[in-house]
Amino acid sequence: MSSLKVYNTLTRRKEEFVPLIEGRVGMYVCGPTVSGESHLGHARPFITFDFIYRYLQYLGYKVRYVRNITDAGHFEEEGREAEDKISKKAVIEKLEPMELVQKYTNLFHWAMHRFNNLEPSIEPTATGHIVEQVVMIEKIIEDGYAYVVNGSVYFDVEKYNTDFSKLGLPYGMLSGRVLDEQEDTTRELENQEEKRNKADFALWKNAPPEHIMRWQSPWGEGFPGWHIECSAMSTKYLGHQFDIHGGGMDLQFPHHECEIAQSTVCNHITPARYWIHNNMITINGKKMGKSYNNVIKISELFSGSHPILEQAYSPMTIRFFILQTHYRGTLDFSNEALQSAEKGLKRLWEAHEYLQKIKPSDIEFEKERVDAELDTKVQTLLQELDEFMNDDFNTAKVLANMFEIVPVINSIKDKHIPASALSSDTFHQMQSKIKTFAEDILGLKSELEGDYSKLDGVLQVLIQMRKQAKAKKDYATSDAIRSELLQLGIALKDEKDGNITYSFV
RNA sequence: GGUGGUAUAGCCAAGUGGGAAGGCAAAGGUCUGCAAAACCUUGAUCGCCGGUUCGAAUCCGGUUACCACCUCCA
Repeated sequence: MSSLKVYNTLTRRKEEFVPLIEGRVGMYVCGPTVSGESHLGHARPFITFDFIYRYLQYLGYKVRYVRNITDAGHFEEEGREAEDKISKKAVIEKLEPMELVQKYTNLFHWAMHRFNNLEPSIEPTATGHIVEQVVMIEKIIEDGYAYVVNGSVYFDVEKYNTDFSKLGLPYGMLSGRVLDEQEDTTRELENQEEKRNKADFALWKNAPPEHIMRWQSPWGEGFPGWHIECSAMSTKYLGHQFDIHGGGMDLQFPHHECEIAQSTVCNHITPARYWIHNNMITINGKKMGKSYNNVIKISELFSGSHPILEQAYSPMTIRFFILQTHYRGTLDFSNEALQSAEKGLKRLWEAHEYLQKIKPSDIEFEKERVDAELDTKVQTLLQELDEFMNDDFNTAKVLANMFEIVPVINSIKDKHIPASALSSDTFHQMQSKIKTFAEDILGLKSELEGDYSKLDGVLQVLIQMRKQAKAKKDYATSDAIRSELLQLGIALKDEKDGNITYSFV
């Protein structure tokens, strides 16, 4: 079998994945900022790193997956001066900062659960690691790469770049930027004059009196800077160097660049070996963002309550939509694209559910009855699933192959071909591989939740009535049963074998 | 201005040297009391120009358009 290759932003190449410790993987992914509700764009990295996490486990790795919750810090909104979004909103909504953070953390977890994302191994919060961050900042100051001004601490990017360029680790190595070529921005930011250079970034900020979130530190009361939490928490839970660091492409600069600088100063080694970045979701070609006025919150997607949305889209539809594109490509949102994803998923899922219901013991496998060409084709399609995932997690190709198998399953269902056209071995593999890839690796699941056994019983009664009416050619009755159920959102389907199945629409 | 990325059928989207995947939509057919579904069949001179090569969507140069980052926005 081929080995796993991942695209490393650091080297801009696909590289064979070799973990630091055999059989184990340490992975850090930048988590949500819980100052507001997550939107569609946020769904992508968490679904992307979920299938990466799932696939690494499938390969047999014991993975420690750390994803932080940013519940403290400094935020900025379009058209406003820099301010702490959490404390600002807290005043407006008359909530305690931690109450607000708790609310959005809960909402985030709810969304992750609906998407069927596995929980990370550790989900550390920034506010829970103030001490670690302070210790790290002290270390950076001791080493001479940070300076204190008016109770704030700034990282000296210029000095770092000069010294570490000699070691082949210039500032900007991840994003391909050269420090000296950076254009001076004209933007006015608060306390810019405190910095020695424009590229310097805050490790600790002095808190103005009205600031609600504040902690004691050697430099006075304040709050941690913009990037230090990830360095502190990844070091604490994954060590000085770990295997994978992930996040959205927009975090490449400056966030991840700053993380590399901080961690390298403290730990004398670059933090992560493989940097994986997912691309953005766009709407009509534009990134989702407040300034474009095109932000769709996850709860709005599920309910359909947003002017852009023509209908509600289920969590699995969105997951499938994201899986259909390779994670490094941009993904353009449109109602048409989501609706086609919804239909495609339904088709795939119904074939999958039927396949899993077949008992191989009911099939009379005989060598003479095997269609060699078909058997080989299915075998190949199944083998390729592993190769595609190994090739930088190509979920789009995995799904394409599954869709090539769907007509085979449906043809067996409709008795166009006998199940024994496949060899026993191929049939067993088809059942187990499709299940493993669809459910365990891609993380798809049935949308139905809860206990439907009573409803199922009722529906079976109605189905029997329709069958009897049909047998008597009493189509008025049989059609009435079907159309009235459809109005309730239950679609009846006459199958080839005379059975009637139902699905919720 | 700098950096990174994208341009493939009506829409979405795979594909880095040798037959242009897949989904949705559309058309025809089979099946069917009807419906739905399913099954079969049908679609691309791969933004433009030039080069390398026996051979290029794929490599190189140029060009156009769009996007992202350089403003803690995933």
